[in-house]
Amino acid sequence: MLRISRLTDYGTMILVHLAGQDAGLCSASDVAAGTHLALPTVQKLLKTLAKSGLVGSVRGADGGYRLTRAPEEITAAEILNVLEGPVAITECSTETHQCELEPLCQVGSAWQKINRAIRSVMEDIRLSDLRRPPTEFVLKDLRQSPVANPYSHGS
Amino acid sequence: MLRISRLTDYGTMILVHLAGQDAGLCSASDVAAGTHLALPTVQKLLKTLAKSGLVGSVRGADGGYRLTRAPEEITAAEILNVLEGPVAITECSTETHQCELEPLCQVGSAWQKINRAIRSVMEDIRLSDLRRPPTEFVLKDLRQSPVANPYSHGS
DNA sequence: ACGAAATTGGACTAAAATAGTCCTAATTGA
DNA sequence: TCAATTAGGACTATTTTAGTCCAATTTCGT
Repeated sequence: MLRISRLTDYGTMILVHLAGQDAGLCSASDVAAGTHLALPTVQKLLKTLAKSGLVGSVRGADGGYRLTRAPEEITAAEILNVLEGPVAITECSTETHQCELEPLCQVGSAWQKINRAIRSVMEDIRLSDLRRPPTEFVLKDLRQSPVANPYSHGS
Repeated sequence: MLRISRLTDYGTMILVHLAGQDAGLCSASDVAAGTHLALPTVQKLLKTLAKSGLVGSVRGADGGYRLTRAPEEITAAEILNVLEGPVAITECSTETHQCELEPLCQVGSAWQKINRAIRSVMEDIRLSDLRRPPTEFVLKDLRQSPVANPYSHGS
C-alpha cells in the first residue's frame, strides 16, 4: 500500500519529540516516556538516528540525544532516507541492483519519474511541519467545527 | 524504502503489455510469454486486475484479457490502488484503523498531507506514460548522448 | 577508584506480509 | 465431448519487519 514501516512512523514521533525539547538532552527513557513507545524500540531507533547524524548523542551518565539541526532544516525526505533507506519505488530504481529483465522490460523510466516526484514532495516538508499544534488549539477547533477536524483519520 | 511490492511492478508490466496489444484479447500464456514472467504469477495478477475492472476478461476457449479503457485514461494512482490497495502512508491514514495513540501522538496531519501530495503526483501519470518507447528510439538516443540515457538505473 | 546511568553494537526470536504455486470448478468454441 | 481458458481460493515458502535482549563502553558524581 505504499506505506512507510511502523518503525519509520515511530522514528518520526521520536524526532518530533526531540524537536519539542529544544537543544536539551533526552535520554532514551525520557523519549520513551514522552512518546509512549516501548523503551527497547526507542533505544534501537535512537541508535539508528544517531548513526545517521540527524541526532547527536552524548554517552555516559547524564548523556542523551538531541537534534543536530533545527527542525526547520530537516526534511521529510531525509527522515525517510535515514529510517527506510533511499526512496526507491522499485528494485530497478536502486543503484546497486541491475535488473536482469531490463533490456526486455517495457516499463521504462516512469517509476523513476514518480520516484523523483515523490522525493521532491518530501523535500518540501520539514520536521517542523510534522509537529502537531498544542492540544488546546485542536480542542478549540473541534468545538467550533467537529466535522472539519483536520486531524481526523482517513485519506 | 517506500517501495511498491514486486507484484505491483509485475502487474504494471502486464498492463503495459496489454496496452501494447490494442483491443485484442491476450490469454494469460500470451502475457507470460510477452513479459517473461512466470505463468502462475501472471494468472494470479490478471485475476486481480480483472476483478478490479481495469481489465476485462472473456472466458472459455479463445478467451483472454484486454484493457477496458485506453491507456491514456488509466492513471498510476488507479493501478497502485488496484494492486496494493489505497495509498496510505501510515496505518493511521487508513479509514478503518483508529490509532489508539492518536490523542497523544504529536505527529499530526502531515503524513496525510504527504499522502495527498503523492496521490496527486500519481494521478498525473498515465499508463500510456509508463510505456517504454521502441528500442530503436532508445538506441538512437544512446548514440547521441550516452550519459544522458533516460533509462539508466539509479535515482 | 567505584558505581550508577547512559549510549553502542549486534545477535536473536517472533510475527507478519509477500511471493509463488497449485488444485478444482465453471465457461466456451469447435 | 474435448481442449483451452478464466475464476476462485487454498496452501506453502520466503522474506521483511518488529521487537527484545545482552555484553561492552563511556562518563558523571562521590
